[in-house]
Amino acid sequence: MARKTGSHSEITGPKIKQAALELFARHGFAAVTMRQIAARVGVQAGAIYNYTPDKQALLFDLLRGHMADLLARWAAEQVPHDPVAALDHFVAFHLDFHIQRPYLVFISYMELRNLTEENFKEIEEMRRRYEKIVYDMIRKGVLSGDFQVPDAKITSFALIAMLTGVVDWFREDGRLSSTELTRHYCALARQTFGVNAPAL
Amino acid sequence: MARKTGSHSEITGPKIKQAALELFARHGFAAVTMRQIAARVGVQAGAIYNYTPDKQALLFDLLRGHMADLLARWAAEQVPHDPVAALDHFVAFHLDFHIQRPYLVFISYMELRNLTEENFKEIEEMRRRYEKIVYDMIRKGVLSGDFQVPDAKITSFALIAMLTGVVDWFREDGRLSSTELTRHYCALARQTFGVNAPAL
DNA sequence: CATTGATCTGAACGCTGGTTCAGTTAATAT
DNA sequence: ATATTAACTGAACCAGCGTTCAGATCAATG
Repeated sequence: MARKTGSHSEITGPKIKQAALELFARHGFAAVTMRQIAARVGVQAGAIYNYTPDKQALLFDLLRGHMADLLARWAAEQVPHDPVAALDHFVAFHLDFHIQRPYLVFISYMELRNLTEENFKEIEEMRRRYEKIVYDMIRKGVLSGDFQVPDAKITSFALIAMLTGVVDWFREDGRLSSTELTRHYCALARQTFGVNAPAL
Repeated sequence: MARKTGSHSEITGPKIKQAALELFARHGFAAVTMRQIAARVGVQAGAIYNYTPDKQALLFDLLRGHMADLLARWAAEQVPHDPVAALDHFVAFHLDFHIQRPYLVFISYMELRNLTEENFKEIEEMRRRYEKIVYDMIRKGVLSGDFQVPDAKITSFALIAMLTGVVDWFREDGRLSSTELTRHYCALARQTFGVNAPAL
């Protein structure tokens, strides 16, 4: 045998994923060619097929990995029992996670339609699991009387949309630090949820 | 001369735009072929070039038309002077406009990167004009003391994101009518803006 | 009814796409 | 040193792309 340790594959594999991610985010899945990805890695197009069966799998692996990471990290969080504290915790978690992965967030929203039906269903299922987490959190706060919202389902969508939308404009070197960003969004979320004033 | 009135072009032109819109929204600009569009219209691919110089113009015309329509319709609205009433008015307007054009809303967000640089700038400029409308509305409410928000800029993005996100899930035949939807979002927006309770 | 010109067809053009694969290269094991 | 084999190249394959255009079509005009 030859080429076990220190093999190039341990470098090239991740580089392909990273190049695909950046190019998909910038130009869109359908507009990116295997040759472009290869050029960015410094390799010929054929070499990519040592690491992925096809272009579709390249996209699917990125999306599934992203969603799996999101769910796993939230599962590992110690969420406070108090509904308002839990809301703060979620806002901070969601913002932090998404701000650190703007490219993955982009393609997770934009490139769903370029997945095969089977692959789409798998990603959609994970997305629903995450949305349910938010919904359940809101329901708890409504039942305890901490939250006052017109409709729990709507509010869950509204919260996710307003938080995720941040990646469209937030820049690390912009007017606001990520700490200030989180603070402002926690306050905004509390207001949105009708939390009675003590903490504005 | 021949073929003035009752000409096919008055039918085929709009049909091409409609077919392009639906296909771009479903599969993405780069993934749609001129032959697919032509097939949907019931015509050969070459015929499309009687109505558009190229594929890029097909996309650009849809996006520019959409944004121009948005700005023109808002300009024609009679906006109340009271900040809270103005907020309600805007929420209703934005929801109504966007719910009626889900395909255009999709591609206006997703296909910006498939525009040439020049075309992109033009659309981006119109988008900024719309965002400024929202920002100015919030500033007025903050200065008058009607709104209490952590940051006017952030809040303008958050409002637009939470409202526009509705097109991702709202269906006319779903659990909520568009009237109920508007009512709930008006209430939610008021809370988000820290409007003191009289109208929940 | 013959003419006209807007409209469309059908075939072609050059090019690029994803993917395959026989052969080359080079790092490790013996 | 030699054998082994993972990793990669370079060229090819064919299907399909956007676009062009000479010619067919056909409804209104005169």
